[in-house]
Amino acid sequence: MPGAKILMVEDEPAIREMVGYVLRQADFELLEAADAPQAYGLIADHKPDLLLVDWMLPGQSGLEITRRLRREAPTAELPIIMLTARGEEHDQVRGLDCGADDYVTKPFSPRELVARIQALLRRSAPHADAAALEHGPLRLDPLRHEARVKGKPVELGPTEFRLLRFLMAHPNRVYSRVQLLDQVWGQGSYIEERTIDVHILRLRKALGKKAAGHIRTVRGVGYQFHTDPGGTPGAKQQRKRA
Amino acid sequence: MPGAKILMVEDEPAIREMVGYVLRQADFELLEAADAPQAYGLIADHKPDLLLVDWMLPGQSGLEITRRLRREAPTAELPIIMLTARGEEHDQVRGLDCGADDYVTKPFSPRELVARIQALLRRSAPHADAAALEHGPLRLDPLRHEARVKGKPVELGPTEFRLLRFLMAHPNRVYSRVQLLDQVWGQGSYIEERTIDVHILRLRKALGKKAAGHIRTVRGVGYQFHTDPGGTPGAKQQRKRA
DNA sequence: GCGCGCTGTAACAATGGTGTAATATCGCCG
DNA sequence: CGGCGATATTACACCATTGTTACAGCGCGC
Repeated sequence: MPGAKILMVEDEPAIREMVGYVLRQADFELLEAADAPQAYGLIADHKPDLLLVDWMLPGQSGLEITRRLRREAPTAELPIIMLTARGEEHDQVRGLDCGADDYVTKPFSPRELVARIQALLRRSAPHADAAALEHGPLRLDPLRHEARVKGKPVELGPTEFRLLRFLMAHPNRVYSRVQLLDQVWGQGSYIEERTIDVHILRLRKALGKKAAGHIRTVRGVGYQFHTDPGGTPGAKQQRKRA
Repeated sequence: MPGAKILMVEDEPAIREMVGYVLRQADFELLEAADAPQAYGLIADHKPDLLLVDWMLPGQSGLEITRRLRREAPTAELPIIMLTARGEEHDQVRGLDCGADDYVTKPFSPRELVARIQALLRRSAPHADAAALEHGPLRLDPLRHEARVKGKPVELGPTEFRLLRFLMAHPNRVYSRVQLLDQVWGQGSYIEERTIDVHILRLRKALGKKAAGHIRTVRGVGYQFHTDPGGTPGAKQQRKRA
């Protein structure tokens, strides 16, 4: 989801600039439109992944833009986040009716904006997220929220599930504890880094002796899901199965 | 990121002291300014990595400081965290306009402050290039944190890994022990130069007889990663000059 | 309300990496 | 060949990092 294309529709240059800075910082590709007509053009040309629309716009309002996009098939499912000012809060009710997926009221922190964009992108791309992950005897089905080892269901707490899911989605890559905090817990949760160790332990314990071999510790760096369960060279022996 | 230089701009001595204690505890280097002019001076002189600015300041406000820093090229991308009191929240409306990267409202927990600082530093830090390095039979993948010789994984300790990575990133160049200490261990580590010999040894041992040939000793100077593996019968002419 | 599962934190145990010194070996020069 | 400085190798004590256990708090459903 880094690199997703986002179209911002906002008439105030100052806000455009600041939000632009924030989003580029967060590794998004950004398109900008000052009003509705510009927006329609950019949508048709660039097929953005998500829209950020200011509530108050000269000419056609954000609400009207959203309604129109929802009405037309190619954009009916386009994720839209509405930007509203504090005083406009009552209108939010109507906003929901018109089909925006989320609202961010000014003032908002850059962190919050980025977090909600990412959350919405995640929600809206169920395809990539819903795909069952499978490595060796391990199988994880996000839709059923269920993990299995050699076909046998395994009990995992929500956190362990998300952790395993993230690791399995990026096999063989090492993630530092800090990265895992950002990716699995989400930015904005201030958790002791060592807590991850405990969850890794619980995950390993739940997976059982064999499957736990996939969860590997990389000393001084972090953890990884390794597709090869015992695979390090050394004198480590392989599986003892028949 | 421990050791990052942080400038706090805060007029109240009590808060300065409290925050100062917290940050030093978290292993940051701390600079302190009571007002805007002091801050500009310290920024120019010490190039801090991050700013912690109180919203309410005598004279020039935090908002004005941020605006000015954003306007000038050398500080346009300087990470800034704004400290606001609860009652000032309405002013945050203009927060995004002024370009702070994050906000922390007092009262805040030490943990939260530190976490947010670290998160922001992380985001702002230039990403270490994660490209895989490859020379001859040797392959080093930072993402997987894995080194291979002819496809076979090799066990390396963290330090050996960093050392090899640095050498492979700058092949055929000779580095003195002091340079290696700075680059691989980081400045400010008081290590015996001879210790490097030991790590070179461990690295060679781990790589095996053949691949170790790439790690070459240059007598009286230091070490290098040579793309031409070892031996080179006629290549006795290391340095005929001097 | 009460029990129960999940989570985050702290404290303690267990590795295993790291730095250092002592010793052996090498390379170079006269 | 002998000497000398530099590097290789070995061995070891220390300590940073991780594994493990125990516990307190919280939310939730019955």
